[in-house]
Amino acid sequence: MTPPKSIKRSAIPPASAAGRRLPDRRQGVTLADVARLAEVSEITVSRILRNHGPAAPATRDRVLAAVRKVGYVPNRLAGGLASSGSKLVGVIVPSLTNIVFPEVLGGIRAALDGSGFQAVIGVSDYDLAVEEQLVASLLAWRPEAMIITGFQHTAAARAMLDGSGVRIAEIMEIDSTPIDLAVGHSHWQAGFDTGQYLLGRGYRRFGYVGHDWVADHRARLRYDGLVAALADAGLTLLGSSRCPGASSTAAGRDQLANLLESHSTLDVVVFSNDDMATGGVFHCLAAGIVPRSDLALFGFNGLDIGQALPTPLSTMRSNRFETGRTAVEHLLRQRERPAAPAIIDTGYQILPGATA
Amino acid sequence: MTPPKSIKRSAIPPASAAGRRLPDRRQGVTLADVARLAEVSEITVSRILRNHGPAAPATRDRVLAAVRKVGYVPNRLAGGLASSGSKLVGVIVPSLTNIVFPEVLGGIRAALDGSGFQAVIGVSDYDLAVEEQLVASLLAWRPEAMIITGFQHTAAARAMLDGSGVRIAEIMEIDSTPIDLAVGHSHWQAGFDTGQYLLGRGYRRFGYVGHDWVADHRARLRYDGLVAALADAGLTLLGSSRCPGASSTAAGRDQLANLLESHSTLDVVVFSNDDMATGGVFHCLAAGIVPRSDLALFGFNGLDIGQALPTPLSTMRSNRFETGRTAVEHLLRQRERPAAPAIIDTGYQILPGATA
DNA sequence: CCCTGCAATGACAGCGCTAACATAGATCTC
DNA sequence: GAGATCTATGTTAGCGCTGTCATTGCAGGG
Repeated sequence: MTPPKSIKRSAIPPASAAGRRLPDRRQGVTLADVARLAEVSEITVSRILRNHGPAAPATRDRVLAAVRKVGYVPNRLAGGLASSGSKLVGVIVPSLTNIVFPEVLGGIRAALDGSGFQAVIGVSDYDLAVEEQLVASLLAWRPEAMIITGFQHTAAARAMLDGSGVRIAEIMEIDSTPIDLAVGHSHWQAGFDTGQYLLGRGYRRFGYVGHDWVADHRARLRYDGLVAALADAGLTLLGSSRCPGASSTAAGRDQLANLLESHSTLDVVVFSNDDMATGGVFHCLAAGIVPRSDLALFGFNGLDIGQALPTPLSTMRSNRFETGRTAVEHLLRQRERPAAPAIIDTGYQILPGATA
Repeated sequence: MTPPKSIKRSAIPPASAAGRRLPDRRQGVTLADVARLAEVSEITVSRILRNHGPAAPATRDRVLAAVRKVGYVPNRLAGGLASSGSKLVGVIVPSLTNIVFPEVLGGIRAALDGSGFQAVIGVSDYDLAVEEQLVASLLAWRPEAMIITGFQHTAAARAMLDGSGVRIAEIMEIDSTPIDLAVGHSHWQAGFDTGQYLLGRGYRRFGYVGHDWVADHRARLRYDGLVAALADAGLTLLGSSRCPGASSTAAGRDQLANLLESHSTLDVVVFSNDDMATGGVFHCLAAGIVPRSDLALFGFNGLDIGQALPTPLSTMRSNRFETGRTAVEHLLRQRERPAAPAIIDTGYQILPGATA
């Protein structure tokens, strides 16, 4: 041990723009400090900071100056508790690495912007048990609304959501009955329409390349729709290849290679989404297969990357940003749960591209 | 208006696992309700739910049963206020659509897992004014640590961070002095090493394709390092093309086309990152340019997609996941700010690939 | 002038929880 | 078998704010 020669502390710089002589008791400039400095009561400071109730301009200036001087940051835990209103919206998505969900969050943030509300994000990793924990954990912050992906929840999660009394939006799909509000599009129908579109373009020998259905239930719905469309035309899938785990470009590339090994006569392959389809295009490029003329490829989502490919991907655009934005708009417009659940369809559009 | 024939309510199913007869006063089952039902004091319930302090098995069971029966969800606003400890870590990233940041968040979540802490995410859109607001807004929730991207902050933001007294990690770069802790790697050095590597492989006629430097200051640092390496070898960049706005595959494709129009004799092009470089590869594929033999391409980040390309991208892998994980580990390990700021280098590795 | 009406401010009582300090019994120690 | 030591529980007093209900001036109306 060195002799006790005045340890050089982190040297909280007395300047740091906020001003000198912060109240000694680290960990807490409170409303009371500001009120004392401005020589008004706490409630007056509170009202001025929230623009709530009248205030004389002189008082306002004095208070704001004091706030700046001591570097006051309101304590939302206290504020939320006192007013029983957190100004929070809980959001649960299954993933952030699938670019679709950051895009949904973009829409959510856009709609929240200026409303005074803030999103708290949870990521479930496509795991319903994790999702259940997240529901409890987010609800514990007393959000004023919740946005959650899909309809698949544990019974406990559903009970908590329902029992919370706050508005709930279930987004990204509309193929079931929501607790309160659903915003998204029909994945079954999208799959069906994909099938009809490709049949209309003359394809008859269909293959499918996909990823894990247990986690990504919506990919399964699209598959079912596709198969139904083929059945209507008296056809079936001639071959399919699915990988365990999440979708990715690498997986799409590998799975297509795998599928073609045993099914060389396909004339079109439908992928579970654009990530997989992009990988499929990569395989074609590497193997000297010319997209469309040798083999047609079709994706889902309409991601930017697919459209930047040497041959733009033929796919279906889902409106992710819109979905997030619309959900928030509806949730904030009416703060009480409506009498009956509502469903909003944000639709999808075929992007013709050049691979099918 | 239809006659008032008993409106069909959303029919909160009396079952929904949580059980019948929720306390009428919607909006609030409290500890007191649970305590009353279990015939113990509130503090006992509190202790049992937090696994804090002793409890008789019988009491525990009675309490947990009561919790389940009334569907109690703790109020963290109240809990945090009472204990002055929110168990929150604030995180500010510039974007979620750039896949690098979700990967950092993955590392953060992995490290937080099991610690009882929860991340609250803010997205600044590469805008320092937005970032400043986010700092204030996240600090208002009294997080026990903050993680923020980069060193560029407004004076006010820096003052708030500094004054908050909580631990602060500035991540993704280490080329400046942090407030408290920096975790990442040197972007200048990465650029420099890129230059040296490519020089070592015999390239001499360098071009550069990039995106907005004002927003993405780290891309600029890499560029500066690259130019310095070239200067050491008595060379300069022969041409460069930058687009305004964020990096994207489409932008990379367009900018490379643009650059090659006026500089057809380049033998290597360095891109600001893998997204841009992937777009460059797409341009080559579309224009019949063979990567490496006709023109070498080099990226930055080592994204999965670059490695799934028909010709895997030559690039530098940054360790994003590690960065997030390491930041959290250090922040949680020591909860007081250290005497002097620390810097942790998570490094990078060259991925040889097949395009350079 | 007294009264109404409004602007500006304050006093007070919690919001729902948890530290910190009791308080009883039960168990142990020599 | 008196004290020491646990274990299991309770009592009290806030955490830092905001809703609600005063209170004080002062302009205007009759």
